[in-house]
Amino acid sequence: MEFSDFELEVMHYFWECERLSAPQVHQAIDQKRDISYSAVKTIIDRLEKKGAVNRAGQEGRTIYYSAAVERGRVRLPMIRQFINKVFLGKSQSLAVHLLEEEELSLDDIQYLEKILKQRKKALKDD
Amino acid sequence: MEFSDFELEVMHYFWECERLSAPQVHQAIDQKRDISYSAVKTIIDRLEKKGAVNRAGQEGRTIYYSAAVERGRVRLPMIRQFINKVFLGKSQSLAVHLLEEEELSLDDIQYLEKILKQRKKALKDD
DNA sequence: ATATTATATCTACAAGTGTAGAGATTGGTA
DNA sequence: TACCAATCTCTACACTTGTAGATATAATAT
Repeated sequence: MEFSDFELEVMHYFWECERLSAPQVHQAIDQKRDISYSAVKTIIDRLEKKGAVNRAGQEGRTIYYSAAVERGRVRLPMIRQFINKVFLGKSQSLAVHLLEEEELSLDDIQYLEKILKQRKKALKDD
Repeated sequence: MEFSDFELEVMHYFWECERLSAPQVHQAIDQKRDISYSAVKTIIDRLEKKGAVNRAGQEGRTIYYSAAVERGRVRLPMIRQFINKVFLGKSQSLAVHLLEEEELSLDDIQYLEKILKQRKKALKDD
């Protein structure tokens, strides 16, 4: 399942919040940038059509939706695709960039170090 | 400067190889998937129009092009955009994924460890 | 019971993208 | 010199995406 930028933006709200109505999503996004209700609703409709969100109840005229696909399931192929597209499949280049250039707290660093240590161990155990 | 998937794919050839003609690029891509010369040439034209490649000489009727923007200059904003779009700006999540899930050789791991060590040092020196 | 308002539905459109064909042009070859 | 093949140029088209308006409809307040 593929997502456009806007669709993904909307999905994030459903991943944060179980059950949201179109007006609620609109309100949230509209706080950040000027956007019409229609635009948001159209995206939600498209998401529904492709099975990324489900109807989850109704109150009065208002339809509630919730995510029908997990964040992880969506992210994973996007990461792969991005690495292929931008780094010709070599994820190390991206890893290097992230560790060198992107903001990391001490906690982050220590956590990442732990991961690397485990990977190294796993390699040797083969 | 933004690049579509196909545009980026073509750019990679110019980043690998200084000076290529449209037929050459076509030939290269056509080996991997069925694509018409026209399609490739159109992309090169669009890249030229947006200043991503330059004409770099001509031989007979054949025009040679070469990259006019550096790979790094293109990658950087793409990385940022991707992190914003998929990880809401939190690059740690992506880093964790890469170090946990993506293929890494022992050399890769050691190199990444070195980077982390330096970052830690840099943090303490403040 | 009616008017107002919130929400939904439907339609539309411009820009960008991937794709290719038709036709023009020219360098090289018979 | 006349043709052929390679290359370029131009045009086109369907699909996706971001965006919004017009209209229908139902819930609520008067």
